[in-house]
Amino acid sequence: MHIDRRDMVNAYIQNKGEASIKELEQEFSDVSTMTIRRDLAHLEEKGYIVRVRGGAKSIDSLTNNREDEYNSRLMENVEGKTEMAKKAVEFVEMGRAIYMDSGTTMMCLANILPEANLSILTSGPNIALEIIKRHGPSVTLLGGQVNRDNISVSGISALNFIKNVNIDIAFMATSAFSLQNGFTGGNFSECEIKRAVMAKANKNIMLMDVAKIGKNMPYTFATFEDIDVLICDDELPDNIKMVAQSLGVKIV
Amino acid sequence: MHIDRRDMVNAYIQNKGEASIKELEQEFSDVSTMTIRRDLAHLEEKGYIVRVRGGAKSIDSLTNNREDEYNSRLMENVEGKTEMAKKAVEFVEMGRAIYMDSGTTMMCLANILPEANLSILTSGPNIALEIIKRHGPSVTLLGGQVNRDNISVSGISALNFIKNVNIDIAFMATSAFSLQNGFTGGNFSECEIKRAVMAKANKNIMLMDVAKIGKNMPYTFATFEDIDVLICDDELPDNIKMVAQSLGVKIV
DNA sequence: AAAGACATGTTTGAATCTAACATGTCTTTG
DNA sequence: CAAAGACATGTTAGATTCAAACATGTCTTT
Repeated sequence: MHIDRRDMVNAYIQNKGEASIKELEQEFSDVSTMTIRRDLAHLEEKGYIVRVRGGAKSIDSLTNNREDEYNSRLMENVEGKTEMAKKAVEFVEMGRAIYMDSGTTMMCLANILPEANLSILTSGPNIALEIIKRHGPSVTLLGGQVNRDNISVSGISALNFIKNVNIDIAFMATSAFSLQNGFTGGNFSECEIKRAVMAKANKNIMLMDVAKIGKNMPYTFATFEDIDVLICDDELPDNIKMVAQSLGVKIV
Repeated sequence: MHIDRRDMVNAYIQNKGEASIKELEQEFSDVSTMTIRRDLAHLEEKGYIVRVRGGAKSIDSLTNNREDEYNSRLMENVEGKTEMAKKAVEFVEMGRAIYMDSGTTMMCLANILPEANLSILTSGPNIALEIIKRHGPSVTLLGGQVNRDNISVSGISALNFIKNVNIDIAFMATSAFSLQNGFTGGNFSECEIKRAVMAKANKNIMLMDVAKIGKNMPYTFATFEDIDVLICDDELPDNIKMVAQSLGVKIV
């Protein structure tokens, strides 16, 4: 599914709050400075951003100047997360039932999701809110206790709900990965949800930035055998790549 | 001394939405360009304005021209909604299980909810997000299809969830009220949720601004007999007041 | 009275922006 | 099928805008 550069530029600024022209030049190095300037002019026209000297700011960043814990984490590695989101969008197909995990990486994906006829199920309230702004997809939110750290819901009712639902493609995120323990998370009931989703999905796509590799969290929710595609922001270490490929995981 | 001018500069920009440096030079011709630049830098630091090439814009002018249907409705009758929210907070007690309906009125309540040991259940994803910012209460969100208009979730899984939960106090909002049809709403499955919640709650508190009186929506979800307290932003018409009181409804 | 803090003004070089024109691609039209 | 037009993009150059650095003046503190 095609997304154009302008949307990407917008998503980058929305996720990061602000961006300098230089930064954007590097991020979108296949076009000239002038093109980026023109993109910013268009985005400003549409009311998404404000151009300031040297770059641009998102309108949201100006209104919500409170520094949530969550937002500060959202700033981490935006380039990498956007990179992964870009790759992930390629797997999105019209009319499919899609699950989106919670977390900051998925928020980046939500920001560049095309306005199309999709059915989206998610465990992230903020992700659901972001997507309904687009007026395109139909959005269903899992219910349950809201976890403050990564803004997700989980609980027995969410688990039951998943049992009765069909999922074509599940986009998952992970807090940690190691060859010994696989993909792991720090919250038991969230991991339960992840497991339930992945068991139902026809295709599981894991988004993981390489900084997560070699780390462990208490609860394993998946191994390479459970996933079909692995999306990373950078090159994987050779040993991990080999193991993944030998288990039939497609690496993007 | 400079304080006065800075406030003047700020007021000028706030009133006009935006202003160029040249314009400000003329308006404040007793100081140099550089001073105006420095004033703008300070005002930006304080979060009142954004500096753009050639001048500055007020934050308000940027946020308000984003015409979300929801946000524009949020702006309606803020005084009244805040008034009601203030009255509603008086009914909140520590350690109680509280349900909060979705909608803009409840958002006002969410904003002034004390940081206390509360268990809150809500059908509004945005309300849940607002509350978890406080770090106080534990928040549970109903699951289901997300309704774009008033940002609420509804569906069979939410309905089932409510069956197994206890509610001390339910704060409800309504889109319309008439003596013939009672409290009514425009979305069937949302009204189903409301009915289920009110059936479970020990005490039902309805928040209604008086502008809603005399209007009707397709689905009735409650009558005076179902509620214990009615909170309004202004004086009720006498005939309605009398009916309510005769049915034991406390009016605040 | 001296020292420091602060607001302000002036100069100057640098960074940034935009206008204008050039190129290439794709679609429309004769 | 070719010409014309629309559109996105790149390049250049000049104009505008910005901010650093230093200088001056005022007020407070010691």
